Amino acid sequence: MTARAKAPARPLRRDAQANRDRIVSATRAAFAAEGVEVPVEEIARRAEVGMGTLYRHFPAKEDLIDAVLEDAFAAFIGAAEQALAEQDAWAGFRGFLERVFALHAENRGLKDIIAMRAHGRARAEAMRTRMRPLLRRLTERAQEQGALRADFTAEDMPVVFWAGGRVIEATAAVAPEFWRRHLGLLLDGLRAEAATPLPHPPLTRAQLNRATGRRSG
Amino acid sequence: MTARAKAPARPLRRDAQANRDRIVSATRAAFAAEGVEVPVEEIARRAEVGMGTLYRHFPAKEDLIDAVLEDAFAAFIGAAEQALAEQDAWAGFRGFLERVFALHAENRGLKDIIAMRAHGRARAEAMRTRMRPLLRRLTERAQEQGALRADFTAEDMPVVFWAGGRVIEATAAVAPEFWRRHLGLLLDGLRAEAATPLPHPPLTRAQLNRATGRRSG
DNA sequence: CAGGAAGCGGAGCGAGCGCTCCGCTTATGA
DNA sequence: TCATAAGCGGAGCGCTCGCTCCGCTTCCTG
Repeated sequence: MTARAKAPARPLRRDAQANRDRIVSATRAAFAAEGVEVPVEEIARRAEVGMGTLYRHFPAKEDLIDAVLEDAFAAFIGAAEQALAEQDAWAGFRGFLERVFALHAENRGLKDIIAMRAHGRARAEAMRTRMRPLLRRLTERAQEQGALRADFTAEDMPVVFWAGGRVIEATAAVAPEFWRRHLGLLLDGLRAEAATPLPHPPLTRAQLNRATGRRSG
Repeated sequence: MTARAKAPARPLRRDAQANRDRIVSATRAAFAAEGVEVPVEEIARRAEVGMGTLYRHFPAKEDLIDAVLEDAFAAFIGAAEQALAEQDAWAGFRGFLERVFALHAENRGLKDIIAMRAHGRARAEAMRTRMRPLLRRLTERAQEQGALRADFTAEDMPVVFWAGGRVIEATAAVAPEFWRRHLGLLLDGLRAEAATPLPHPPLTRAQLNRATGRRSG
């Protein structure tokens, strides 16, 4: 609700608006470079702004995440739409995963922003809602064309992101494209021809929500 | 060097030895239940021992990890040896991964202890050295029998652990056996019949060491 | 059965983090 | 131009966590 000036009851003072913009891009840069774990102070430093200013605009770190979420999600959704536009459903499916992993690899904050975190925040939930049908169409289309194994479900997609994200995290500094190897192995297991009965059902939406909802202890 | 009384220049006083034992088992329990992130204070509380006592025996948290490492690794190595004893190499390979993941699922500290962390510690390195040939034999044997794809290498095993560990982390609280589904997908991609050329070479030992070595920034 | 080394406990330090408070500065508009 | 509301900065709070310090207690030894 805070991020875009929607109904400017009174527009921000010019310097304030400039500062806000600086904070948002500093946040974007900092998250990409170091992940959402970066101290808020580091963001303030990058934005050349005091802590007070930062917190005036974004009263909690979560609000910074929200402010950056939209763009990150746009890239994510763009990848899905691009994939759906492709004729060959399997190529689309595979290309989608490749693009998403590439995004993760070059933006350390993305996975926290998308896959986990900020679960309660309304905006994050809205975006997940927007993404869901795209993932479903992506998988179902690839299944209809006989390429993707039939027992894979849209609810398995986050699992793929979790696993891939971990591999990216571990290897980004050492072999930035290594995730492609892991994805290759996984994709070979997702082809319909390779399918062997799976020993466990997919997560339900409810389980997925709880798994995403953090609070690990 | 501290964990087992090897050359008792002077044996510990009886109460001291008892405390030490209590600390070690409290550590084991705490790591299993909450992962290595558990505060040292919590371990002291479980052991019913003061902070001073704990730090007298184990001057750094890393030393606690070392003290517990051995048992955790024993289970790990036991799984590998059991797998190598099996006739069917693929069944052994698969069974090994299943056992390791099961261990991870019921012991939240295991993955930190084995796969990452404490990279420099001599004992951890010694154990990795002991594990390495087992992993290699496990993969090569399965390849010789034509079950495991030929382009998989022993250096890919940690990658499998990373990915699986992440899935376990995310789902343990919600569907404790869900990791079996992820492993099923992955295994289908590891079968020789499913193999498609991989887009990236495996990690070298050196890269693996650096990836394991932490220091993410 | 003492004298003294070995061991114990827990208050507290310092560092890192998210976040707040409030005296000072600056853009705005009458 | 200048009064005033809006905005700014950064010291500092409160919390967690790894770790230290040191006065007191307990066990071993002669």
